[in-house]
Amino acid sequence: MTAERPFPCGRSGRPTIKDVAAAAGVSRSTVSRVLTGRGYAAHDVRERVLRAAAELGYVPDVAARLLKQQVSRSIGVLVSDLRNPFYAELAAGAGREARARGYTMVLTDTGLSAEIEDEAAEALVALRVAGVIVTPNSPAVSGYLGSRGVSVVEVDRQFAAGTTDGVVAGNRVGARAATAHLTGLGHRRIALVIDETEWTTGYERHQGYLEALHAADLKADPDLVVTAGWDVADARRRASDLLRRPDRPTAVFAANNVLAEGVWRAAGELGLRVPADVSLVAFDDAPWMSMVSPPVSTVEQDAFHLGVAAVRRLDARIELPEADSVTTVLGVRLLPRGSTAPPPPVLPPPPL
Amino acid sequence: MTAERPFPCGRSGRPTIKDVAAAAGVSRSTVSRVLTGRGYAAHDVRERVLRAAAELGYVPDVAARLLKQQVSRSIGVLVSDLRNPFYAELAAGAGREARARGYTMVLTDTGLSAEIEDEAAEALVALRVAGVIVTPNSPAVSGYLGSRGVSVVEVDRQFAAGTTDGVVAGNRVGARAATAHLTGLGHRRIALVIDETEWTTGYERHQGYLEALHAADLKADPDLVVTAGWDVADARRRASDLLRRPDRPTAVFAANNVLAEGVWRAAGELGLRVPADVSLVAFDDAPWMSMVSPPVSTVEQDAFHLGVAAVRRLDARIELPEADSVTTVLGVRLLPRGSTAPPPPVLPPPPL
DNA sequence: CATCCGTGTGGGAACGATGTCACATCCCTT
DNA sequence: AAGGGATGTGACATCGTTCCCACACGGATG
Repeated sequence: MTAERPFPCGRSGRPTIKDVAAAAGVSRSTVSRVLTGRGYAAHDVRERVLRAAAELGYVPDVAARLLKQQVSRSIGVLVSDLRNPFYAELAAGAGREARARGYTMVLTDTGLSAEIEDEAAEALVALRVAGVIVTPNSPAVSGYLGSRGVSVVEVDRQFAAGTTDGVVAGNRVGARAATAHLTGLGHRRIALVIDETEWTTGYERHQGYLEALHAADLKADPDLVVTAGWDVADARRRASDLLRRPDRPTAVFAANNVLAEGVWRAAGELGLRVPADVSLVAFDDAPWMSMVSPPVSTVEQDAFHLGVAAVRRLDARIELPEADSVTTVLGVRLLPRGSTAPPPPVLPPPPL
Repeated sequence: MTAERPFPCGRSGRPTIKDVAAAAGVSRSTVSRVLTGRGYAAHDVRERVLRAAAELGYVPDVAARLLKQQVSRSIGVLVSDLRNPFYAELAAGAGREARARGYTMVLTDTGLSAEIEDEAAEALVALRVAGVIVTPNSPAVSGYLGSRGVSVVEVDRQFAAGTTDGVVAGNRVGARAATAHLTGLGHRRIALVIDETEWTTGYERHQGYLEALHAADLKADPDLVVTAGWDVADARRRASDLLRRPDRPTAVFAANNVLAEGVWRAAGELGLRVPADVSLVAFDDAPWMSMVSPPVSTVEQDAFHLGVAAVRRLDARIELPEADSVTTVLGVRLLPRGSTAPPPPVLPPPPL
């Protein structure tokens, strides 16, 4: 970003390498050699070329360069929902690290839809991106990209472990810690509110929950595992149903920030006091969790760093496309705050 | 996304139009005509070509197409801070509308830095994007992009009104409504916590604040206008200083969601009750504002729709590059909630 | 004096897709 | 029977960049 004035050259108004060559009185080859730094160029010629380029505000066309070199410096990032602070953080981390490594980031919000994800993946293939980072909505996307020769890193969720690199948080460990925190406080009826229990993330968190119950010699009650959709409204409805049951749980583990928001809102609407009536522990540390009172105990995972680590992995994969696939597991941390306390000394009052 | 198997063709392993032509037994031109839908093609030839393309999983190279056609279907989006839910919403809205209009979105988080913004702008020029949407960090970026023949829409902030299209919220109206809400409740010492008052957004919000004070026959006290930086930590420090003054204001208008978070946290730390000790009204409706108790009164602006409207404007601008510039002002809405109440009946207790 | 190297430069062929243009059919009209 | 439209196809130039190659110097070596 050096020159200010518009400088009409060629038909599109943007100066090409040919214009720079003409202005400097040399050939295109020489300009290319100077600008890319590959090959000889006499000192004064170099000076002339650089000055001409700066004066014209010349910016090389990446499309033409890509076409010739067949190697792209941009990566695609596919996230499920930018409005969810978790994915926004992840995207921000990926963007920062991508920039630091000289990549341009093409970001698409797949809106939790496998169809949009497929289309976006095809668009990225068309762009000939060097690689893709994806929080997959379906198992298909990684396979498709892989078959088209695009390096892929699955992040947060992992459908293709063993075939594809992955960067995930310690979901099982975190869920176990959260649940153990509740059992340690004396809770025996602990509900799990979760979006799904079959894919990796949900599966792992469910397993962690079960493991902690088992470790505390508690029997897992399937009725206490509530599956909610992906938005706050649905989570709130499900949580509301759960908390209105006569045999209400004394504690709830909400498996992500959206679900936690639903549970929190539901508890508030029902007039339940946290943690006096019901304890709440969440997964993901969203900003609101430390602003409400009491603040919400949660398992913190560093979404920003998840994005950073994914770009690092992708960069390594691009360098060595044939290396064995690697799954990186990032640490998580239980942050006990005010929303968890021992259960009420007596059983909750019986329904009318 | 139709085929599954890898199909090595050419040196990069990705099938080109030439491979499709060979497979279908026709020339490249014919394949192009079939695939683009422009020009003649006999029925059976068309069938053969389409089948071959599908079997090979052929995806046209956008770089080559762009190079030939000189017209791009991607737009750049430059936002200040993806971790701020306001910008994340905005980006999500832009992404959705871009997709709906057949654009690929290249998104960069400029991290509130003019330097990163400049670099990102240059990268977008190199990509030959059709247009750029930017929440500008400096006045330079729009001029630079404009001079390079790239259509620009400034969103949220507007440095180049008159030269460049803009999409902004009704900042002045909103700020006036927020402040008038406080004067209407009887407040006479109303502080404004704001990031800056010189650029359009900050300037307008400051003006709206002043107008409302004037309309209520209150004198504006410059000591009550506190300038804070762009992060929560700084806002919290400044707010803390403000709220510890002996002549503490009875109400605070925080000019955006980050500042409001800082004020909220500061008030909590100082043990001030909201709204009994101090009323708070914010700008931007972040999720936490309706989760804390009391919920925070705020001026709601629809960030998602701001992004949508910006893409619409940009699309129109790309169609008609020479048309007069347009600034779209989106409506805002005051949401009175629990954080605002009449001031304490007596003056706040004097300091020790 | 011929050869050879090091240094510096320009010509021209790619890269993949598009689209113009010319050509080659076939059938129908005059 | 000759002309001419309609229909269908392929050759080729083009977009902006890179980079391999050829070449042109000057000076040093054999």
